[in-house]
Amino acid sequence: MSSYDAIYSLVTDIPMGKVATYGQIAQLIGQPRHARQVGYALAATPDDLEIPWHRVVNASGEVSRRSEPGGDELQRSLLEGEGVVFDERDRVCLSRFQWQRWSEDA
DNA sequence: TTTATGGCTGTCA
DNA sequence: ATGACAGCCATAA
Repeated sequence: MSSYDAIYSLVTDIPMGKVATYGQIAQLIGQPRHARQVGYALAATPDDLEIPWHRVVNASGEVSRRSEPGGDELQRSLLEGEGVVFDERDRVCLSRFQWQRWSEDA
C-alpha cells in the first residue's frame, strides 16, 4: 500500500485524448500540495503497469523533463497518437484537452 | 534524524 | 511572454 495508489488509479482513469496536470491530480486525491509527489509517483511507475503517465503534463500544458533521455519525445508521441494536438510551443490546449473528472468528453 | 533531490506551482521582476 | 525564486513535501541515503 502507498499513497501512490490513489494517483495511479486517478491517472488510469484519464480517458484517451485527454490530459491532466500534476497539480490537478494532486488536488483530486485530496493533496493539493503534492503536485511534485505526483510526478515522482509517475516517475516510479513501472512499465509493467498500464498507466497512462504520458497523459499527465505540467500546469503549462507542456511535457515535463524527466530523468530518462528522449522520454519527453515519447510522451508527446503517445499523446499525439491519441489525438492530442500540440501547438507551435509544444504545449497542449488545456482549456480543450484537460480532463475533467466529473465531465465527459464533448 | 538530517540532507539532498526532484516529470511542480504560483508569484514577482 | 520568459526567467528567477521561493514554498511544498514524499522518498532515498
